[in-house]
Amino acid sequence: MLHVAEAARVSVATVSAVINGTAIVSPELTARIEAAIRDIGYKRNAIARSLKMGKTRTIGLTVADITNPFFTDVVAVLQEVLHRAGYAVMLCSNDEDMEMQDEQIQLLLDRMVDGLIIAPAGDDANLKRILGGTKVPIVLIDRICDGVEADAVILDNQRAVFDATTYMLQLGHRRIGYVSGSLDTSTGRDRLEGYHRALEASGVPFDETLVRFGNFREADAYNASMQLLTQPDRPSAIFSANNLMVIGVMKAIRDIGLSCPEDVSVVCFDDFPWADVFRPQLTAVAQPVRAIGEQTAQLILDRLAGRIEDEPRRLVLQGRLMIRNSCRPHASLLQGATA
Amino acid sequence: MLHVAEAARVSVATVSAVINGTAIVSPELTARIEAAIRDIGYKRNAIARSLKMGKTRTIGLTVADITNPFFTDVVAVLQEVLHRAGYAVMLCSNDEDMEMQDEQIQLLLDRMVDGLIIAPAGDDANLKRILGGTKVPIVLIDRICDGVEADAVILDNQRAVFDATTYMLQLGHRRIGYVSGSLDTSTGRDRLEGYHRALEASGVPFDETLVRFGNFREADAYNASMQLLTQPDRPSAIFSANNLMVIGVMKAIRDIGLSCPEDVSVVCFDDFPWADVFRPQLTAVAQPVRAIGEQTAQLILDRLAGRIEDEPRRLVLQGRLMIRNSCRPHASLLQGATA
DNA sequence: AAAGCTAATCTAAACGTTTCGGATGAGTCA
DNA sequence: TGACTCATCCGAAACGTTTAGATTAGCTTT
Repeated sequence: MLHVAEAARVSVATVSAVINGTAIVSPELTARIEAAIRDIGYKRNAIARSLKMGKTRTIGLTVADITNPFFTDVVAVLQEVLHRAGYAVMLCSNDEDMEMQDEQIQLLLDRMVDGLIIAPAGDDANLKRILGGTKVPIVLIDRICDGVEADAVILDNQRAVFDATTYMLQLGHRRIGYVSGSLDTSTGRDRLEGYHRALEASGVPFDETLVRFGNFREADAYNASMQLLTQPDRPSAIFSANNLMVIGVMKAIRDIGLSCPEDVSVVCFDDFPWADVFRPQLTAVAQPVRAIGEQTAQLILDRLAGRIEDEPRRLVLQGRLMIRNSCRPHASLLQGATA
Repeated sequence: MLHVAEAARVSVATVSAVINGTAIVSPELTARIEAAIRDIGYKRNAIARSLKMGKTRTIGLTVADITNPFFTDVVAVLQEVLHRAGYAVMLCSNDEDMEMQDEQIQLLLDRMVDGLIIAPAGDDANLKRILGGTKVPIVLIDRICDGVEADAVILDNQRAVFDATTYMLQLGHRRIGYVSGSLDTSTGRDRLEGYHRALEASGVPFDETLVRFGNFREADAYNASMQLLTQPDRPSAIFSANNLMVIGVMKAIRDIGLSCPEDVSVVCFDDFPWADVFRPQLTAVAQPVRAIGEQTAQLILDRLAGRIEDEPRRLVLQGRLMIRNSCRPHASLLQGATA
């Protein structure tokens, strides 16, 4: 910028004025300066600007697992709308590891991000401390951490799996295996709660041997399903609490020599683009990923612009059960039909 | 930092010295300063530091489509190893849109990223100009742009689809439809070339009505496949040049009332985690995503550390054909076997 | 014609670091 | 005792911006 100023024979202040349009400068100088800028090929240094202004125009984003298509989809729309608004996004993915998550958030904060979007791996005291110590707007996504003051956009998880479980019950399934995510997350807890409630509402007794923990990961879900399927009175259906785990579930079913949906029905959380084209066509609860991304982005942009000042908001969206054919009526119902 | 200095009754220079261990300071002062840091809860300002040192310890990353599981996977490992090395990553995804890509790269450069990893949507003159005007190390990934001086880690695309096509030919297929990516990309060109070569090597004449362009996107691939499958002498097999497009291919097959692999065989580029558990189990060429990510990260870290100074390197890795059952022998071969 | 006003431009401080060269003081040596 | 050497520590400039306030010049007003 100094070079530009010299080339145009003006002060740096004037250069700054024309670049930002922050003060009125005469047409001659404007022209001279713009010419100089072009000649030199000057680009203003965003770092210096950030230092002076106290804003970086970048927002930090941490997700528990970027490999998960659900997160990927919302990251894509977040990136899209934030970029359009002139913000860059710094992305971190911790492999559902809370320690690494905290470290990454600290790193983002040190880099003075203007805002923070977090799809938390979980919440520990440390996270609360870090988040409590900052003034940047935060929006939690997918999962919430109670105890942290922040906006959140989440799904009505309990309702969604309540509906899904109810659907399975209506098809005559009574022993429904449940492969759960970690109870360290709100989604893990809420989804399991939805399962409980649905059983309760249908008067089906809860059997604790039917729920196993897959921690939202394929490998863990595989083991969980193996246990589920090798126990004496095996479930006739399995619900997987997310998309990654359903693959583990299917692998277990295959490796045990069973098949879906003939021997065991499967329903899962999170939809796939290919779900209706490969077999079995998965019955799944779809999340409104685009809406989640857009609303999150809007929320944080509104905070950054000072358009919202009040206490934390919580947006909760609804999932939708996509009925396909990985879950079929239980044998008892089929017999009833033919009898 | 000023506050820390005051609290510890020393100069900022000394504080800086103990924080960075850049000079030797007496035990007493060190202790006082460390105590003050703890008391104040001081975190050094990375922006100011970046400005002074001319490095941001962040590296820019643009991919053509973050929604594509292949890119997602390599992004995940990139993020992982770069984070471990103390680097943050700024992520941009342009929807295979070259204009947006250039804009994003410019934005990253303005923010003074220390390095750039690019999975290009394509290369135009503009990109070459932007990239030519900078001194930061660049590594191209997956796709290369000739005319830009940069390291690259890519796949031996031609070889990979040569092998895949040859496999299909050996199974007796003679009319093999090819759903191609955009020829604006090196992957689009190289993969198509592999198809050509394989036909040539087997003495099968090339039929231009068998190749259609899907531009690496599901919707386009769907249309392409519809055309392919509704033409008079329809192909007995289809090769899809990437993962997104194979979904479009499968949808077209379904919508036309055919099925895979009974009526038409399918092989595609890029593997899926679920490929061996849903039916048809896709025969696909798997890319070594972890290796790609790790080598890319290593390459750029080496450049940043000045461990490599010589001219651009090009690492080319090999794909692997995962034979499953979405591609079965052609009817003619089956008859031959039973005859 | 002096004073006041306005519009355009500039000077210089500030943002929070790093780092170079210098200052200080104690110990060593002749 | 004076000079010299270390070991520590500090002052201040610099990184490239932004911006409040000062300055200047040209007009208007009385």
